Amino acid sequence: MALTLYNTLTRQKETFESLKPGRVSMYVCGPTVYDSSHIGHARSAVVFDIVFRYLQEVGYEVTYVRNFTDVDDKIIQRAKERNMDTQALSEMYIKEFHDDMDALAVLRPTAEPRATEFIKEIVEVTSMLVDKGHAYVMDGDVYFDVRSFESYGKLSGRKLEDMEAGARVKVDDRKKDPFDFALWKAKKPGEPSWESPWGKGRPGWHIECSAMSWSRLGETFDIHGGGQDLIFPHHENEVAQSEAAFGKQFVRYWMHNGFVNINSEKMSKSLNNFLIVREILEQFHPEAVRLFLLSKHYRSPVDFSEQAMKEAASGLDRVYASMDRIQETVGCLQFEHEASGHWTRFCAAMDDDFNTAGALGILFEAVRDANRLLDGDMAGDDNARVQECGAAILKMGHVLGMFQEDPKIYFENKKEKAAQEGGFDQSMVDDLVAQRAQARKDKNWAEADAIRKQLTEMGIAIEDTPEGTIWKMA
RNA sequence: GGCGGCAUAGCCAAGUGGUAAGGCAGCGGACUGCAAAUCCGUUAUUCUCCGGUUCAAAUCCGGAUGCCGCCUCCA
Repeated sequence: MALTLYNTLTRQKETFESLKPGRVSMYVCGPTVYDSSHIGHARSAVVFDIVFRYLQEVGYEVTYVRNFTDVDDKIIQRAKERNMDTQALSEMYIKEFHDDMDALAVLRPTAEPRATEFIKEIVEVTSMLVDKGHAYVMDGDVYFDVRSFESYGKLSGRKLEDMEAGARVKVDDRKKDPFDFALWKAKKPGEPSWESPWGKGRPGWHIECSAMSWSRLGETFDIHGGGQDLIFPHHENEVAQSEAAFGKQFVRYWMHNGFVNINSEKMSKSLNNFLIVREILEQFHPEAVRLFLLSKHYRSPVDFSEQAMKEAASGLDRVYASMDRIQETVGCLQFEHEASGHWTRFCAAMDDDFNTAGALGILFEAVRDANRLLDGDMAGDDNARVQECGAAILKMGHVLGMFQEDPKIYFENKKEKAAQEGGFDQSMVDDLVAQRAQARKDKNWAEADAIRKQLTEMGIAIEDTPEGTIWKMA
């Protein structure tokens, strides 16, 4: 089955063919590290984590590069505000980013280059552009000359003329065209800087990605990803830089993920509604966050809300509950067990431009099928069929980065977390539960119900199961 | 002014020519001392509206309406 993906460059779905057989080279724009990561960063990271995982699952050897922008205006400004060194600041946020993404089970890319580690390459590419007449020097700044690159605008589908008509563009008389952008910025007092043929300075934003992808993946590579907002100007400028410098196609497939809205509103500084990953993780299981993010196609906007997250958390419980039953009945879940129908259909959905929402549908069908069998008489080959479901669930989970915990531990942790949040002493609750159990044994229903009522008022829900009574936060 | 996207049940969401996946909530049943939880089952003659093409359309074409994004730092 062929993998197809939507290519922003051609505005249509295409059959994926890698440049080199069996190998995929992929570059994704990582964060500018001047603040904590928000849910939008998480979406991008999770989306491309899925791409990374799935490509490997279907047999490719993937070189996945995701950069850190560790020098730019915002970092410099933030460092100044905090009276910190820019490097210390970016270092701090890189660590935070790693912690957050690790928690979300986002695999580390093959390489995570930082802009400041590639100054040499940045200067090299910039020099090439100057030499070839695609860039010009002004007082120690170097600008890319957009008029010199004929197909400027091809990625974002716009024309310079159209944009200039109604756009609000900063006027800078020194630039030949308002859309010319800085490759190199001359040093200003108090800013980090490096030596260059044009004097001391630092790289502009767009050039780092051209330089780092070139260095790590070559002049042409397979997939370039990032958030939809990066299409213009960032990726448009990357195309211009790289193709002007090397004279070859830069990227074969461009993939862009959609935004995360918060309660139907765009995240923005003015609304002050940026949701920080670590705050979300205090409240929800990381796999519930992934489930939520993957429940809609990666190119569509997704709306974050308390309700949506609760639904995702409920769905996650459902899968783990089923896994627990499967484990209890047919023994250890065998990852190696040949997964058939469910897995095949799951792959068909993933092959269709990473349709994770559709794939999740198959996942839940496997859960339902297993539960249905387990509720039946388990005659004939039902045992094997349940195992097939279990194996499929695990295998799908492996691609989705979910269901990695032992179900027993998952539910135990959940209870512990609930008790902690509720500020209850577990043993005290256990005592009350035991008292109620005794009352029930004595058929003293009034007493039992009174205790249950007491617990309910404390926000604790009681569940009587064949194995005894358990409790959790309501 | 330019470019692009979306509109499917109470909510979220797949499906892009062959007669509507899945999740959450609800409801019915099983289970329970009663509950809760869990499991099973069930829930859109119909896909914003109006035309058109076709044996056949949520899916293609034309038009209308509504919502949203980008063109400025942004995942």
